[in-house]
Amino acid sequence: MKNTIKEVAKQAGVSISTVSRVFNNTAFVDEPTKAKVLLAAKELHYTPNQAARSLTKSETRTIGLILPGIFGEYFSEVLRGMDAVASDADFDIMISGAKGITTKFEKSIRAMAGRVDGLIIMSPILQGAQLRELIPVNIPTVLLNSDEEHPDFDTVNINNSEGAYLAVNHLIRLGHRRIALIKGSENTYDSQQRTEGYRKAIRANGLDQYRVEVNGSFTKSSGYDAARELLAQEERPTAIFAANDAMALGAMSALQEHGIAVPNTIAVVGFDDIPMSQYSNPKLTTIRVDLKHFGRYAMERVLVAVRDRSTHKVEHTMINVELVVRSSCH
Amino acid sequence: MKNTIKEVAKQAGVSISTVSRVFNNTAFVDEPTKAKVLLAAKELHYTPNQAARSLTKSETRTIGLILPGIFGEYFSEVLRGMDAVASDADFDIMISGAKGITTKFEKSIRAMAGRVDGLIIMSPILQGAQLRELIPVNIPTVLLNSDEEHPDFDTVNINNSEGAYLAVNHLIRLGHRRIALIKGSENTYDSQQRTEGYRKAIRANGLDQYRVEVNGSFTKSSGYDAARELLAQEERPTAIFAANDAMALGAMSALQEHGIAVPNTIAVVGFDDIPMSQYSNPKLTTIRVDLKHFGRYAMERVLVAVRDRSTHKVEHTMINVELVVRSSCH
DNA sequence: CCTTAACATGAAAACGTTTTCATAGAGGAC
DNA sequence: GTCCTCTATGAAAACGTTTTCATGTTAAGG
Repeated sequence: MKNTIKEVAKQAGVSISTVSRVFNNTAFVDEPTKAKVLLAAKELHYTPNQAARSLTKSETRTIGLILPGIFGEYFSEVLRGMDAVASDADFDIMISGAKGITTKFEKSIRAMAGRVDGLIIMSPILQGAQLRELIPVNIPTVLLNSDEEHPDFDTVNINNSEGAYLAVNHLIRLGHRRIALIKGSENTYDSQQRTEGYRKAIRANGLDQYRVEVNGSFTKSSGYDAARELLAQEERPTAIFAANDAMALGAMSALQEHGIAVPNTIAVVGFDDIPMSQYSNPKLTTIRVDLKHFGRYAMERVLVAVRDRSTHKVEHTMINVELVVRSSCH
Repeated sequence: MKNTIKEVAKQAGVSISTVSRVFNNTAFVDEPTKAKVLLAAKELHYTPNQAARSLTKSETRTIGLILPGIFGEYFSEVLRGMDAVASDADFDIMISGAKGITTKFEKSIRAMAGRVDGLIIMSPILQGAQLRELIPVNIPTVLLNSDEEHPDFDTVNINNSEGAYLAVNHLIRLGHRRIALIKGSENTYDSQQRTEGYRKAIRANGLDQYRVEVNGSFTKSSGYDAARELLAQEERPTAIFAANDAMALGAMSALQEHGIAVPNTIAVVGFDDIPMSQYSNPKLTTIRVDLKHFGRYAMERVLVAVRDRSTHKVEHTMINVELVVRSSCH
C-alpha cells in the first residue's frame, strides 16, 4: 500500500538511484528510461517520502512558527506576510500554538527539531535566558515581540511604547484630560510596553491625577467588558486608549449599546490598524503597524539566516509605527 | 555542532539503544544510567531529530492542512477549532496555503507526503476526480467545502444553500422585495451554493423580476466595492444579502459613508457569524455557522481515520446553520 | 544450589531517501 | 587504434532514529 522508491525502481526495471535522479533531475538520464520511471511512479501513485528526504539532505524547506495564538486579524495579517515570502522561496510553514505555557512551549520546540530549517518565535511571556535554554543551538531563530536585544537571536519588534505615546498624545492635543487605558494581557512584553507609553504621555502632560487603567486581554470581548467597567465608574473618561484594535472595537460596541456617542461623548483610539479598523462605524483612529510587513520581514530574516548559517550576524530590528487619524475621536 | 543520539551515548558511556529508551521511556533503565543520559543530553543540548524518528516509526503526529487561504476571521475560527483538538491529541499542524492554483496545490500535497499522518483539505475549486488523482492513496484525508459525497474521502460541509435560503427568506418576510446578492468568489463551491440558495428563495417568492446579483470575492473590500456598485444603479435595493460576513461588513461601511442608514434605508444580512459580527455597528444579522465546531469536527474525523486506518469508513457530514437576528435589518 | 523470571543493556537491522564512487559504452580527437 | 570525455547507470554508504534479538545480571522460589 505504501509505495517507496524501491517499488518504483523494480516496476521500471531500474535502480533506485535512477529513480531518485529523475525525481530530482540531478543528473543525465536517458529519455526513454525517464519515461519508464515516470510511468511506474504514476501507476503506483508514488510520492517521495519527505521525512526520509530531509534526513539525508538535512534540509526541510520548512520554517517553524511558534506563536502565542494564531487567531484574530492580528495574527492573520502577520501570517499572511510570512506565508507570502515563504511561499515565494518555496518553503512550507509548520505552526504550533504555544499558549504561553512553558511546558507546551518546550514541547513545541522539540516537535520542530529536525523538521524545520528555521524558527520564528513569538513568545511575549518567556524572555531572554529562559528562551536561550529552550531553543536548540544549531537552528536559526528569530524572536518576535520579545527581548529587544537578545545577543544570540535575531529579533524584530514593534515600537510599542512610541506608538502608545503617539496615541495618547493625540488625545491630549484634542483636549482630553481623563483618558482611560484598556491594557493588554498581563505579563506580555508588548502589553507592558504599550502601558508604559501610555503612562509616559500621561506623566509628560501632568495628567497623573486623571490616570485610569483597566485590564483586558487583547480580545474584543475583553475590550467590551473593560468599557462597561469604565462606564460603571463614578467619573467617566472622555477618551479611551485600547492597547489593541480588537479591544477598541469591543469597547466601541459596549459604548454604543449604552447609547454613548463615539467620538462625541467618548473618543476611542486603538493600536495595530487591523483591516477591520477602516470598516468599523465609526472608523477607528489607531496606531498603524504594518503587520504584513512585520511578518514578511521576520520570514525574510530567518530565510537569510538559514541560507548563510555560518556568516549570518545577529540583527535587531524595530518596526516603526504611525498615527492614523480616522473618525473615532476628536 | 549538530548533536545526535550517538554523541549523547558516547558522552554518557552507554549505547544508543539506552539513550533511545530513556527518551521514550519504553523499557526499564537503571536510575543512575538514566541520570547520566539525561545529563549528557542536557549538556549537549540534544533534541531528538523528528524526521529520523518519523521515518522509523512511520508516524509523525502531525496533520497537514491545505487551505485556499488562512486569513481573516473565518479561517481563524476554523483553525482555532482544529488547533484545539489537535493539541489535545498531541498532534501538530502543518499548513500550506494552496491559493487555488492547481500546480501549487499539487506541490503542497507532495510537500506533505511522509511528514503528516493525515490531511485536511479545503479546496473549494478543485473537485472530485481531480482531487482523487492528486491525493496519495494511503493517507487519511477529509475534504472541506467540496464534493459532498466523494466516495473515497470523508467530507464535511456547511449547509450553504439552506443558509442562504433562510437569510433571503427572512428579508422577504420583513417585506423586502428588491434584495441584492453580493456573491462570493467565482468558481468556489460554497459561493455557488450560497448563490443557489438565494435564487431559490427569490424564485419561490416570485421575485425574479427584482433579482440583482453583483460580484465579490469574500473580502471586506470586495463587499465595500459591491455596495458602491449597487448604490450606483438607477434602482437601489432595499436589502442586501452578502455571501459572507466580511463582505456584509464592507458593504455596511460603504453604505454608511454614503449616509445611508442601516437598517432603515437598506437592510443587510451576512453569512458565517464571524466574531466581529456581534460587535459591528449595527450588529449584523447573519447565518450562524459554528466555525469552531466545523474545524474541530474535521480534525476529529481525520484523527479517528488516522487511528483506525483499516476499519475506518468514509462518512459525509453536513454542518447545520441557523439564522441569528441582530440589528442590521428590519 | 538450581531454575526461572524480571530487569538492564548492547548490536544490528530497518525506515526511505540522496549521493559518492565505480563501471561501462559511445563517440571524437589525435 | 588508443585515449579522453561525455553520457548513463548501478552498488553501497550515510542520514538519525526505533526496535528486535541476544545476552547478561540479579533476585526469588523451590
